[in-house]
Amino acid sequence: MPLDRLAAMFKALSHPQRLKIIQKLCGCCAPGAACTTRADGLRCCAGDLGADLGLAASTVSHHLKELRQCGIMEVQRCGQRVECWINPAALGQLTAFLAGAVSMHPAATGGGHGRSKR
Amino acid sequence: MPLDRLAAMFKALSHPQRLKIIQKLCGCCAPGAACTTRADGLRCCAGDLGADLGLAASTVSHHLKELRQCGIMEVQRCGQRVECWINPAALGQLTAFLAGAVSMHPAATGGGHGRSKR
DNA sequence: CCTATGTTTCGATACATGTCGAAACATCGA
DNA sequence: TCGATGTTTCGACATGTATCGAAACATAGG
Repeated sequence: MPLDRLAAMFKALSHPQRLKIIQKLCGCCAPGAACTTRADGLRCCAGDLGADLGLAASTVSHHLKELRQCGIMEVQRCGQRVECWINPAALGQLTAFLAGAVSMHPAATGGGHGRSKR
Repeated sequence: MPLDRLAAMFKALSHPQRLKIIQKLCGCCAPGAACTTRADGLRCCAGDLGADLGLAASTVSHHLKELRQCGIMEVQRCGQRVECWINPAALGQLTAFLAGAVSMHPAATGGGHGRSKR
């Protein structure tokens, strides 16, 4: 995974509103899961996110685009609405980078340069 | 950990050059560790980083400030030079956030909303 | 076909970021 | 004290970002 792409993903997480979106989507559903009904309060269409965040629809759309373009989120048109969900694998790549870096660090448990590298 | 601080840390990681710095510093040393001598190629003073990245000294200084202000990196003047090193705990907080989010996700292994929540 | 609802695109505005070179600051060694 | 070396701050510039409202697009339902 090239550093440019990792940096782009980290950039998508570099805004509090987008972190809120992540949290909400992670407490939410895969597409087509049972919980996509609104009654559960778990539905993840763009408008609901905007209401939660107190942002204009256009601003939310902008944030979703950021998250989508770097692969952290995916969307699907579903009638009038656009449902969105997290791609956990993308977040996994970020964790892998961070964990990998720390494990190289001498302070890592088992600690020596490159021991248990990766 | 408030979202604002997490976002600030992610922002510090949102640039490829800064990720390179992280990688280099993680392959490097805690302050005062034996490997701070240059012979090992492991020394982490600002100038060496600049040479590696091909950036002007002032630009490197700017990047280090970013990483320092959000707690990801720490520095210490050591004679003429400024040695810098990673704070692994800060990276750990980012991993914790990501891992925590993913574990909430229905696709997480063991997978149901909030099962094995944290 | 028309209207209502939800989303995206467009244009504008204010602010932040990355980069450089020049100048200032800090420390060492003669 | 003076010069050499390393780092930071300053000013400038170009580019990117967050936000909004208005307008355009998409879909559902009468």
